[in-house]
Amino acid sequence: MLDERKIRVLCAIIDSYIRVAEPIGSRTLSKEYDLGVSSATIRNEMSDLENLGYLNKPYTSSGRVPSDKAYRFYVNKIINAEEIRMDIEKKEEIKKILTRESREIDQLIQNSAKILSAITSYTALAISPQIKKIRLKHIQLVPLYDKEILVILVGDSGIVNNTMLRMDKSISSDQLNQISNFLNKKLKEFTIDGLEDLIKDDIFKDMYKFKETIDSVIPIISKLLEDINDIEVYADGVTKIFDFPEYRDTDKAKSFISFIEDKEQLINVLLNDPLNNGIEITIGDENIYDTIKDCSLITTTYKLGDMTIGKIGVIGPTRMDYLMVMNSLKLFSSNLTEIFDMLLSQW
Amino acid sequence: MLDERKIRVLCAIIDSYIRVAEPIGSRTLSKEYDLGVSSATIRNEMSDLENLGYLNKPYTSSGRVPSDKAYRFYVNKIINAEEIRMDIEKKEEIKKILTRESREIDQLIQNSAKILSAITSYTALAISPQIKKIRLKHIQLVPLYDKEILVILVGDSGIVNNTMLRMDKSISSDQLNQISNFLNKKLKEFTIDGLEDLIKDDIFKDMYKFKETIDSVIPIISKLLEDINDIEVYADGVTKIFDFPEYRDTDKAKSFISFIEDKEQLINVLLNDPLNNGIEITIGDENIYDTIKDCSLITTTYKLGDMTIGKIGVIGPTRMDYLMVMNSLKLFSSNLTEIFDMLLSQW
DNA sequence: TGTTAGCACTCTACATCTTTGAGTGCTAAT
DNA sequence: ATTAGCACTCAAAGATGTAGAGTGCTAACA
Repeated sequence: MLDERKIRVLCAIIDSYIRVAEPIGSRTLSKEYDLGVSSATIRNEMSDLENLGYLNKPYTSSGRVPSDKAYRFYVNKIINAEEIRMDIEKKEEIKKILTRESREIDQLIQNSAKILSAITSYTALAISPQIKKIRLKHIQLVPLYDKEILVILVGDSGIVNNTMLRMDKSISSDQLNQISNFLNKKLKEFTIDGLEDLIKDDIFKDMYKFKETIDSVIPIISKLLEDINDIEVYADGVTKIFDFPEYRDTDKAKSFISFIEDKEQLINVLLNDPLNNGIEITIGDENIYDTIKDCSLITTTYKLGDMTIGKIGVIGPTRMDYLMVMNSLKLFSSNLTEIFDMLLSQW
Repeated sequence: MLDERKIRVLCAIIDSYIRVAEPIGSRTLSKEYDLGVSSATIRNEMSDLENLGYLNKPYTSSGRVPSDKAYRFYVNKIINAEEIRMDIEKKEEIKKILTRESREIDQLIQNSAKILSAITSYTALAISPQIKKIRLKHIQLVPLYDKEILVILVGDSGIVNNTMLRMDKSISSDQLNQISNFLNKKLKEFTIDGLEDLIKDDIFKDMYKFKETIDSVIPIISKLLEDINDIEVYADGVTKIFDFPEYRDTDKAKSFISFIEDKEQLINVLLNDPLNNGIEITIGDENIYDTIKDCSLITTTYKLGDMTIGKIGVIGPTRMDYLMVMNSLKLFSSNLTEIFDMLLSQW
């Protein structure tokens, strides 16, 4: 489609525009990039590229600005040329910080977003791991006081959820253990997703002597399972958006920040496409929400074992340093996956 | 100090400025408020008020703007005149929403901030209850698998913290119970604060037969206690700040939002003065951080039993509708305290 | 035939100037 | 003590001018 020279011109424009955020003219371009042709020739090429939809003019006689189509072309080129590199040294450095400063999983994700935002200078987003996909290891009913029991769900990565429950009559520690054991025998090694269905199937009918207790416990477990579904989203470096000239406009900044504040929307954006593998890039108009149609979103996934359980990414103006961000994300994807693997092997 | 008429003029200016956010001139004032004197007289009074430090002029021949001193005067007047009212109907309405939509304590606080921001149109802040001050009710060691035990701390309001622990050798359920019972007998009914000291005192020396186990468990409990110290801060309606003309300036908006993003600072601001009772107002220059020296902060406390455990409040431009905010805060203080009392009585 | 120099034209950004209107402060009259 | 009147001030908004970067076209050139 595009000949060699057009590609070089286009990439030069994108490269330049990403840095200066101002329409690029043919003369500046010929001065700053060694394209081997005069500004007049570049002018002609630019005119062609505009007709092909890769460039836009803000007004009649201004320089050109890359279109979403141009960024898409540029990004695909980077990916196909396998230009993404992983800086092992940097990776280990980040991993050290992450493991040192994160006691809990949620904190790990939160810290990841923080560091990611710091090194990319864009707003970072992350969702907490969807532990529904983690296997449930254990259900434990613990007697607390007379008539009060504690229901605990334990997954691969530790306690998954718990609650207290008051019963109508007291139950002995023995009885509770029997029930716990029964539940464990039946439910162990199902994913939490699967467990919900099992409960609905009323597999407990042969435990008739504890019917009353089980009838009380099951809705509680169901509720706990529901709670697990709560996804946490973290955003860090939201105010970084103010550093970009295209967001000097208060209204634009407001709508961006409002967008980030709305956790619901963030979740939708992050989970838009299913958790398939690798780096994913949504450019400008490709976004589902109008508010961020002048933003690009770059995300990657992290895994537990062989299951993708979460996402982390960066959002910023379409004029984004795609290569740098992709390189950075690679570090995090790899680090998080390794850390989760480590956690998994601990239990 | 100020005679009757000066007070009326001052309050009229503040009232007007809170609404329009623009310097108030003598003529406008005489037209919109029935002060019974001409604009020339008001002009003289304004001149006096300026000399007394209650008014400022942005430039030589502009209208007047209230100073921090003026707001302080105005707020004290409101408080002394006991103008703060509680709308019982509204209170119940909010209470209903809060109890319906909040399953957990943190969620309760988060929802409170959300609603508070919605009804006041300012940014709302809240800190999670400092449950260190809640009495610890129970410590439970639960056998999970061979050599793995679960350590659970239970407070008035439910599970306070927990973790899993791997031991070198297996311990029977019985032994664990013995240890649990012992710990409970000794530790029950101390606040978590106090408990930390008890542990340091090594009160366990007479449990020599479980020495090894206890030696493993105690640092874990200590760590759990430390974790509890984590204070969560919630901010809601951050972007409301964009609605105020004084924050149309991108840099001001950025520094405000950056401030809100920094949880550390928020905690300092909210816990600046100890958790004494009632509504507290910090106006402009009275703030400890420079970034918000043109903001006012209005907070109130909520209690559990007779102990103050948290704070909720509102931050916005010094030109703030103080009375409305105080009225709203009163609803929340009262509601949250009632809800916590209810939770307390449940256990 | 593709490339380039040259030139007329366009449009923004910026600076400067002017006008308008709300406001003050002073003075003299009530 | 209060008020009307007037001169003066200043920001905000509009008008005007200029500089600079850019485009598109044409004619010359290799």
